[in-house]
Amino acid sequence: MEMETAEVSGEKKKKKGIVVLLIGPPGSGKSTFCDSVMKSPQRPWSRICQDIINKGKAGNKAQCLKMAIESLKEGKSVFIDRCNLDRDQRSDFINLLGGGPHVDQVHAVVLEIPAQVCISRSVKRTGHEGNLQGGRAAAVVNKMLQSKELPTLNEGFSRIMFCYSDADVDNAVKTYTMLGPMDTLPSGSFGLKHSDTKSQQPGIMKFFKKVSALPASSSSSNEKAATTPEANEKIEDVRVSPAKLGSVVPTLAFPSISTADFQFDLDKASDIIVETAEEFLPKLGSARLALVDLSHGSKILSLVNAKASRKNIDLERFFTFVGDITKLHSQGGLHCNVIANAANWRLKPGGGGVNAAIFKAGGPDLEAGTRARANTLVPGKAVVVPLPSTCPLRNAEGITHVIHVLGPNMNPNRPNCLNKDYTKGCKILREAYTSLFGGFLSTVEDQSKLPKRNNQATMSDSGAEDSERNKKYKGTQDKASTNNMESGDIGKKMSKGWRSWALALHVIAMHPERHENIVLESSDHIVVINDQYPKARKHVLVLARQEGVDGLEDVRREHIQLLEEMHNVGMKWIKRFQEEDASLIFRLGYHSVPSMRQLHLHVISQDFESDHLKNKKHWNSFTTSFFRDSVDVLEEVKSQGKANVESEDVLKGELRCNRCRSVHPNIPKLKSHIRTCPSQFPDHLLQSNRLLVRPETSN
DNA sequence: GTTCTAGAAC
DNA sequence: GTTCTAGAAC
Repeated sequence: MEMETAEVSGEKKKKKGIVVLLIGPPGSGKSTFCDSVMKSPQRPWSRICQDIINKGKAGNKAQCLKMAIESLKEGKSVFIDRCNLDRDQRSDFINLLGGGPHVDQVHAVVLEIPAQVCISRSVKRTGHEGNLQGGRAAAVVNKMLQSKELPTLNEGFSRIMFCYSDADVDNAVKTYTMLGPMDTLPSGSFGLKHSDTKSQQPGIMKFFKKVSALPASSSSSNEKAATTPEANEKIEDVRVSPAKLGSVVPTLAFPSISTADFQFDLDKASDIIVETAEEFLPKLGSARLALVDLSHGSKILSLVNAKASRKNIDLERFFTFVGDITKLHSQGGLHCNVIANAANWRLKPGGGGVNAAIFKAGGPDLEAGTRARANTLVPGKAVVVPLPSTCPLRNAEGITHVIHVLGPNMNPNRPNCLNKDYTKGCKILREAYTSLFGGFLSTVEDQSKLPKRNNQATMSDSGAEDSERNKKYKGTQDKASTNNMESGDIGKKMSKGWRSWALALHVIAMHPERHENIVLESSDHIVVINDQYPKARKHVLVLARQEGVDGLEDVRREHIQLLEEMHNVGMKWIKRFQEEDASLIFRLGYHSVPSMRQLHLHVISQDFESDHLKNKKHWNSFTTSFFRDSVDVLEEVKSQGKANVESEDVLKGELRCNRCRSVHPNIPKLKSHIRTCPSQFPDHLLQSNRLLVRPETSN
């Protein structure tokens, strides 16, 4: 296509216009830039804004071109105020206008403003001409940035100015404001930030780089150098393909938990996301958190962006991203090594949404890996699943771990609905993010990018920093959030808010290698330790290692094998103890409601000779129906799918001798009685091997 | 879970 | 006055 072909050579230095393409996503400040220049310009300017070109409404590229030509004919210079992010978008303006008779030079002004800033500006402005506001903003900005290509001189620009900071923008505004009718500007590219990374990053990542890294003056200080060939090369350097991305920075990509199918209030959820992220960022070193949503109308992303931008959060390390969480690297150019899954409680594929997508992308490896770690998940908890090298998610996307996390449900059509109880709901959601970020933190630590934290770091504890041993750990959650009234499959104790001191066993079960000094025995499924406060001459615990089985109430048919292994290991220890002392008599069982997290089997001799047995609760927890014999638990789980549990009320009952059942007024008197009680044990204990007496001896 | 301690029980 | 428990604090 050609413009007019007159006056080719004649009066070159006559009044010719300059075409300036603004380049930047919505919210980067293109319109503001034009307005600033046009306040008191030294030459006439026309702003060609695609957002309003069509009688105040958005128009198209052709309309922009047409209007630009008209303005140029009138002797004006023009600002092309549209995003112009990729090369294709720019080429017509460069070729058609730049080659025309009224144009002297074509420039680019690149507004390299952090994506977060652009998004939050876009969200805030309600009267923006492009009608880009509210929830769509984040989505649109992210989408656009994915196709972004930085301009190069060989596209046909005679001059490019890169602006990374307000100071850069001011400087550029000044440059164009001062430009007289007959002036031209030096050719070349100016202010391009050093591509400082060895592993080059795609355009989108550039937007997350620290703005302050660029000295404000650099955009104008080295104009001479910028016209050299090296300057052009520099620009080319920045245009990289996402495939070249290295996995330098540990990054967790996570979907918004509970806000889709579980219908959790978006405003409350966004507060929790931002607050929990804020809490975790300092612990994460250089690692990053990215909230991801597939939807281009994501309200949650814009809420989170808006809230994050109001806080003092490092927006390079906490940001939002629009894309398919299973294809962030291949399609979005965002490299994450860990992704979170908004799982269902069964930890099974299906159900649509993120869960279905992630299980599909992870294939059998993910399912097997998940099953090896846990069978179910309760709301508020997370489980980290490492991916083997055969897993497609790992190969194609560089994902090394998937963290399943289950949030609270507010949808009456789903199990365990909280019926709009947001006191409970918020608590569980906060716990869910804490578990998730804690899980991510553990993967970061495991790659020894960070010094290890103290060993009680667990996924449900919000990172207690206590170090003094004997003080135990500060409580970080109160225990009030126990039973919701639903009778769903998960059980009554939907989300037990474990006090930090109650996590010790869980930590040991998850990381026996960190507790070699106290671990007596361990396998893939169990760990054996001495009870720290033995209530009898012999008292050991067999801990289940499987995540998500906190106590007897969580036990289901799928745990039968685990229960059998625990039982057998317990029996082995009894045998060992009885070989040392044949008079020892044992019981093997579980507390109905454990005080400490992680299913643990008590192996305890029936003498109860211990200074640590001090109160009624201690005694009754081992000698009433609160103590569930392992044989009975196994039988019940096999026959009815779960074990019966006794109420904690029985712990307050009277103090009865475990042999003769006589009642005693207090613990000292009881203890003195049991030292010499001559009676046989009650019948029910003598049956079914509940009481484990050494075969050779009697009673 | 334990520790600490006020005050009940004796 | 001493022992012991129960509840709060951790």
